[in-house]
Amino acid sequence: MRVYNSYTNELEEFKPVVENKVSMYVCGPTVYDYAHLGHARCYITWDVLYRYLKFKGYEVTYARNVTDVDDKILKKADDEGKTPEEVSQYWYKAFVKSMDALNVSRPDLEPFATKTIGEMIAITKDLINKGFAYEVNGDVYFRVKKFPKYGQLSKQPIDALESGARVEASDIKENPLDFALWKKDEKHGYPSPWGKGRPGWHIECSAMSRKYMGDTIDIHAGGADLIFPHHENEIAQSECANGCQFVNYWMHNGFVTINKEKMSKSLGNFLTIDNLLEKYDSNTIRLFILTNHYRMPVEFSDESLTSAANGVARLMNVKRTEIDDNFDITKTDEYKQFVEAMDDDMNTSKALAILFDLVNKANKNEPHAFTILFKLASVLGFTFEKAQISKEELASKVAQISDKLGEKFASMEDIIAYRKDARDAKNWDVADKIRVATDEVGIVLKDTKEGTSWETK
RNA sequence: GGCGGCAUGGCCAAGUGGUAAGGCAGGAGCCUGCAAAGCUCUUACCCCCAGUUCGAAUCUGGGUGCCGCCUCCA
Repeated sequence: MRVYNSYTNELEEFKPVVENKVSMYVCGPTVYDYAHLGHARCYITWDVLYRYLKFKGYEVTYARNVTDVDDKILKKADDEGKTPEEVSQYWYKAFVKSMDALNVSRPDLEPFATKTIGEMIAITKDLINKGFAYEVNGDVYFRVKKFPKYGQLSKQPIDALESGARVEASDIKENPLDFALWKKDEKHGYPSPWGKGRPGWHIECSAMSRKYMGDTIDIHAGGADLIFPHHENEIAQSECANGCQFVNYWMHNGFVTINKEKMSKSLGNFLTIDNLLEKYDSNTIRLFILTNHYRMPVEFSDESLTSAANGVARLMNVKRTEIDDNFDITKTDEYKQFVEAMDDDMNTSKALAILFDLVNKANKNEPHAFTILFKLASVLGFTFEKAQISKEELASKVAQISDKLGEKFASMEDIIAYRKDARDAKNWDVADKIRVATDEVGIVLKDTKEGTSWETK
C-alpha cells in the first residue's frame, strides 16, 4: 500500500513498525459544540482507512482522542454556569451519536485529555529537564529554537514563521514562536509542579499517543488545518522528549468548502451533521465524501448531495442475492481492482467505480456479484440495510392512504390486495389512483411478475 | 509576502506519456396495462501559450484563475 506522507510530501510504501500491526492516531474533536460536515469528512476518511487496513489483515489499534480541556469548553462552562465536565460530557455524547449515525466505527481507544494529565505533566517536566522548555510564572513554554527540525512538516522556514508570528503585547516568552505546554489557571486548573494549571492543546496529543501507543506510531492523521501549528508542535514535543521519531506516516484530509470557502466553526458557515442527517442518510453523506480523493477539497452543495443520494439509490436498488460467505472474493478481478485502487493512497473514487460496476453485474444476475459488492462496500462503510419505518409511521401512512381513497385499509398488504383486484379487472383508473395516493405519502409501489411490493422513498 | 495545492463533458470526479473510469443530470430504445426499478445505446480531445517527444490531459517553462496554511479550527 502506498500512502501520501505529508511530512515528506511523497507517496511512500507503507510499512508498519511491527509487521502486520498498525498503530494509528487521529486527532479527535474538542467537545464543546455540534460536529459539522467538516468533522464528518475527517472521521469518515480515517474510518475508511481503519476499515481498509483491517480488511487487508492488519491488526490495527486506532486511537482517537477527545479534547475535553480547552479554552472554549471552559468559557462555555463559565457562560452557562456549568462545570467543564458537564459541558464536555454533553458534547461528547452528541459527537458519539452523530458518528454512530454516520456509521463511523468506534475507535479502539478513545482517550480523554483530562484522564491523561499525569502523562502530560511528566512530559513537560522531562522537557524542562532536557532544556527544551522553561517555566515563567506558572506557565511552561517549549523552546522552539532548540528543535532544529521545527517547521519541517508544514514546510515553513523558521525565520518566516518568526517574522509572521503574532507577538502579544505583554509577551513573556523568550521567542514569539514558543508555544505553551502548560498554562497557569487558578480557577479550573490541575495541580502541577508549576502550580495550578492546565495543559496546552498540543501536549495532549503527544501524551495520549505515547501513553497508549508508544514513542513511535505508524500513522498520525487529521485535518490539514492541524498541520500547523498542532502537528508541528506535537513532533517537537514528542521527539525532544522521547529522542526518537514520533510518526512514520503523517496523513491529512482536505477540507469541506461551501461557496468555495473552508467550512469552519470560526467562519460560521457550517452545516451540522445532525441537520444534514434530517435530509440525507449516512450512505449519501459517505458517498458524497468518498467520491473525492481524501486530500482534495470537497465543495458542499445541495446539488452534490442530491446527486449522491441518487447514486446511493442505485446502490440500494441493486438486485440482491444471499451473501455467500464461502465464496472467496479475493480471487475475483473486482477484488483485485478494488485493492489496487485503495492501495494507491486510498483512491476511493476509483474504488467506487468498481462498486458501481458490480451493481450493474448483479443486476444482470452475474453470480457472486452481490456478495463481492456487499463485502467491498462495507470496507468503505456503506450499509445495505434499508431505512426502517416504525409501526406507528406505517400505520399513519396507511390511514392517510385510506383517507385519500375513501376506503378502510388495515395494512399495506390490504391496499396491495385491493389494487390487485382492480388490476385483474383491468380497472386501471383505480389502480393508478392507489399508486398516486401511496406515492403522495412517500411509498412507492413496484409491479413485477412476482407481484407488487412497496418501499419507502 | 512565505509555503502548499487545484484547473478534465451540463454538474461531481478518476486517469500522470500512447488517442479519456465511474456517479448525477439529459436523450433514444427495451421491459411495463401505465409507471417505478432495471437493461441497452448515447453526449469531452482535458484553462491558455510555448517547448520536449514518433506520440502529452499526463513531462518542462511561462501565463491566467481558484483554494488552503502561515492565528483557534477536522
